[in-house]
Amino acid sequence: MADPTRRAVIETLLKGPASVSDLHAPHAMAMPSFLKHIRKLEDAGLVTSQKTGRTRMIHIEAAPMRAAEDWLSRQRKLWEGRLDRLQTLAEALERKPQ
Amino acid sequence: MADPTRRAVIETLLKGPASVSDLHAPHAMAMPSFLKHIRKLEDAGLVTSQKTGRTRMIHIEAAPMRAAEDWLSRQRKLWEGRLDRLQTLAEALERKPQ
DNA sequence: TGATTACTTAGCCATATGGCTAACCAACTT
DNA sequence: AAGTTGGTTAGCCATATGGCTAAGTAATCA
Repeated sequence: MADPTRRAVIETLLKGPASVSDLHAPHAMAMPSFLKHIRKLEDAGLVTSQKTGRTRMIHIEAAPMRAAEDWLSRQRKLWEGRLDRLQTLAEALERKPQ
Repeated sequence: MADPTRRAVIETLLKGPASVSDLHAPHAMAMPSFLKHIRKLEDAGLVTSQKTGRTRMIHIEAAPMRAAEDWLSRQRKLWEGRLDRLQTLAEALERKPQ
């Protein structure tokens, strides 16, 4: 979910639930194109929606957001480990330059 | 650079520089396909290479690795902020259920 | 009822991604 | 010199992604 449109939608939804057209407004893109992004967010479970009358309200889902943050945390630790190993490697190469 | 092949290559290179064929060996993929991944890593600056005779050695680059970790750090903080706002939002919605 | 609004469906298009084979060159090995 | 090895180039292919238009449906407004 690295897509800028999708990220912006998430960001907007943090201010509260919104209708599809509200969410659509700031994006210079045709509705059907935009709807695809909403569908992907729904498929990913980041967002839920319910239709009342002819408007569909989109709500952000807390659980997967927390999951996303956990994932980032874990990734960061992984990279920390990598940097450590890189450090070790650099030192090893320095000791035997050839 | 979310591709699993590329990630595995980086992981291997943390053990030290390696030739293209060494890196290729564990991946069930034709050489030209694999080479494309190496090229992308080079284009992204994560890796450098030099050819001696007919073999090309690939080296990992420290600076962009550090940059990657910084980026992850920043992202994590962003998501922390988002979770905070989500919390606030949830509380607000609870107070006025309709 | 007729028009407008808010989506929705269907289908087309360009580009990107990750894979393949075939053929090639250059550098060793025998 | 002939063969093998390590890498490279070129070009094809399937699928995915992110965009579009055109045409629909259903709800609400005038």
